[in-house]
Amino acid sequence: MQPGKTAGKTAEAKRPRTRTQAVNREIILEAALSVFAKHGLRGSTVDQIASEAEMSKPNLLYYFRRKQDIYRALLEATLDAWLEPLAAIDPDGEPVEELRRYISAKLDLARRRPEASRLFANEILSGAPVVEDFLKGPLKALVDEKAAIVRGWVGEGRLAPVDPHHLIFAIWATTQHYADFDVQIRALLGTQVDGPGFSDQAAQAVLTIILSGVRPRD
Amino acid sequence: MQPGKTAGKTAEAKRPRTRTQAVNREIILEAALSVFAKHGLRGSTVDQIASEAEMSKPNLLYYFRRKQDIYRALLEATLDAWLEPLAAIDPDGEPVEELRRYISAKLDLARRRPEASRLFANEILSGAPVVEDFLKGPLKALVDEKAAIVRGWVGEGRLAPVDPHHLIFAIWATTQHYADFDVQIRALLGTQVDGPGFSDQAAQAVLTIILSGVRPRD
Amino acid sequence: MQPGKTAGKTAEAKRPRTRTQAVNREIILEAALSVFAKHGLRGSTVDQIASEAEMSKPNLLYYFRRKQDIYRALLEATLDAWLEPLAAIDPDGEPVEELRRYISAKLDLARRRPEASRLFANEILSGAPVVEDFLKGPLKALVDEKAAIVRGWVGEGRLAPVDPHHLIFAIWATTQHYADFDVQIRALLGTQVDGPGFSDQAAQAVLTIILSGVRPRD
Amino acid sequence: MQPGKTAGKTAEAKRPRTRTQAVNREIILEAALSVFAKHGLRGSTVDQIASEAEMSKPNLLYYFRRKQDIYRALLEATLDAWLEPLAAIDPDGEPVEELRRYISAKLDLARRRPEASRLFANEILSGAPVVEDFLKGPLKALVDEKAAIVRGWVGEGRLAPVDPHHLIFAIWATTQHYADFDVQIRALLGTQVDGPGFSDQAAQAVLTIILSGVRPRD
DNA sequence: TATGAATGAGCGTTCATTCAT
DNA sequence: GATGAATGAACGCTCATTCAT
Repeated sequence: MQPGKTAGKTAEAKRPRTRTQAVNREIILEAALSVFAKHGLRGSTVDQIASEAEMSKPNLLYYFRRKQDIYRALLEATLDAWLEPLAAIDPDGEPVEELRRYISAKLDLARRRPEASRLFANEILSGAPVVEDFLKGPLKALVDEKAAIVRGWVGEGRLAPVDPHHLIFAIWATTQHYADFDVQIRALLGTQVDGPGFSDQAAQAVLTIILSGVRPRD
Repeated sequence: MQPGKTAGKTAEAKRPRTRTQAVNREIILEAALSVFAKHGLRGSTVDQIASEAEMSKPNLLYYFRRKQDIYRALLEATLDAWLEPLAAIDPDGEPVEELRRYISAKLDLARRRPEASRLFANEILSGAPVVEDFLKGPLKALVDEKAAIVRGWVGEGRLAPVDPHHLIFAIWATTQHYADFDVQIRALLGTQVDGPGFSDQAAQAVLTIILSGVRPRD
Repeated sequence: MQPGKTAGKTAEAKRPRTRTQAVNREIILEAALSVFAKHGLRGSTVDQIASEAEMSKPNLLYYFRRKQDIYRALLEATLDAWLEPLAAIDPDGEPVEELRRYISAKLDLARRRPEASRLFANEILSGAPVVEDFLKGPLKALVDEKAAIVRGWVGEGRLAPVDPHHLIFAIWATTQHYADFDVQIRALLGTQVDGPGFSDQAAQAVLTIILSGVRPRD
Repeated sequence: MQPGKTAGKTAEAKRPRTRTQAVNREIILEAALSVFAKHGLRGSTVDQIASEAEMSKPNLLYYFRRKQDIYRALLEATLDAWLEPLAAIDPDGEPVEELRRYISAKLDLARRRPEASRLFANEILSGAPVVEDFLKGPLKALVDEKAAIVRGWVGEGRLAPVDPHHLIFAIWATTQHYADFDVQIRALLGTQVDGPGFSDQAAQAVLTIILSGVRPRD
């Protein structure tokens, strides 16, 4: 899957021509991600991003002419990364194992790119003005396809009877929660969140809970 | 539990002295909730709230002197409502039944006051600047207390072995997801979200998944 | 001399009809004086005055319909009080004695009503928008009359040769300085300003300096 | 003496980096001086200053981020200019001659920069919120030092017995009066104020009056 | 590429004043 | 007399964006 393909209405993203361009665009995107993740599109200012990117505001706007353009580019990259593991669910695989792989992949994304998760959460909370079309189009298509697979597994008795869409929601909810509500989790658990075992512990818990709910009783 | 008690640093919330005050403050809070839920504190403008409340901006500020005051009042009310069912978990009750009740209560809140959930999500995403102290203080205390109860149940074999904190996170994640990611869910499921059976269906799914994960295997 | 007579364009000062009216108007004027003296007409707010007068804003505006009205009333009263000792200079008196009396009277006013002095200073600094006509009319007439007297005294050799207008300015400057620059004087002299002898000491110095400058050398 | 040195709490006065910066900052300061001199800090608006500087409001704020910053810069420059001649009073000089020089210098400042004098007067009238520390610190130190010199002269019989501090106040009062009460003086003297001889006449009068008061009688 | 300079629109908040009771 | 409620106009300041170099 190519970046910038999935999210539909691709902004006239000027392709980087030079090395400097590519580097600076990357710097800007990284800086903007951390700002947008916290305050959303409207609550973030170009000044903050420029400051975070250690760049002058006009120079930043030389690379991305509008604030929205940076925001859109970030969302597109995020969606691309998120769809990949979902698309990888194999109808011919072992159901629980396939779900375990998907959950693990999502948890891994939440751990490695928590700000991307928060960026997306912000976008959805604010009514999905930018990704609405993408949700209703490509995402819905993919989700429906995978839901059908799950429904097939349930029909075959290889999964406990569970609504496929709600299962997917539960996976999204639990995995993304660790990124989106990171501040709350830190407030409740303190420094142990940064301890070495925390990720595994969280993964273990999520997998246990979700997979127990879908593993067929015999 | 009294409104405005839980969230600590209560702004000098001038109690309404007249009928008009009470009515208008309520109108403003309702309007502000729908705005803040979408765009957070920084992304929302007093103009938007005033317009939503069908009130002039200075008149709105006659009731709440600062934008922050409205925001804080809303968060406090939300936290109060959210803590009640958690506090109600009874150590002497039947474990799965207690959890079922808590999950149902949270789902009910998500259904009846989805904007409050989004308001809170926005606050957390932006780093919890307002509720940080509350999270680290009263909430942590309550959560630790309830986690101990769960841990006790697990020790007695009345629940499957699961980390209590992560279980709580999973409950929060799955229940609030229906409010916070409502737009995404609608994009994926279409009009059926507004159908009569949807809430029950969602509740059924969440309860099935979570409770299967904690019900002890024998 | 009647209050409100001197300053020309007398505002439609509704005469107090009742006891309460008279009392409240006096309270307001006293409160407003302390506010206007510090921040001038534009820099002062009705809220400040109302708060200082321990009165609600609408109630205050019931007595004086506009901020300007209070300001004007205060200026008029001040000018009345100030002109009296100047008018009292007697052409048939002993020159140095007459000046001593005038200087003493002005120093006394500065000591008893320093805020009135600051109010007037503020008005002049801001271009005398309210008292301009009064300055050019009644005040000029009176000053010219007294200057003529002084000039006569100089002509008769009863005073050292000094320009009468500049002499008056010097008197005004030195006497009002103790009220207008009170904060500066306190910063430089510390608590001794409030000591019992300070006024006398200041009076002594001013009288010495000014009168030595005008006492005829023989 | 360096500008911005005397007044203590120097705002992070970003030194002009470019030609345009230097020019525009100067334009703004000049415009602001004429506005602040009339209405003080609170009574003045950024709009007025911008309009006076023939500049858009945001552009003005591009050079000085806050209204206070302009105000402070102006006060610092004024204080620097004012202290110089006071500091120049020479203990080894001829007393009356030293005082004459100081008075002349102050009169010259009042004539050349009357608005600076009014700016300062406004600041003092409003309670010296910005220069309070400066008054109590550096200014008090310098004044006390010079007062000691004067006291020495008096002790040696080279000056008439006069309180040194009150002498300084009298000099300040009379010299600054021509700037601070300019409007009043014009109202009383008419066009002659702009005549060629007026400054000399005023200087003559002030010097005569003050110096006669201090010249030792023999 | 990069930056200094500039601006129209807007934002949170204050203010003088009015209205209704 | 006195107060709660309401508002148009500002005010200090910020923001996204543009322009010139």
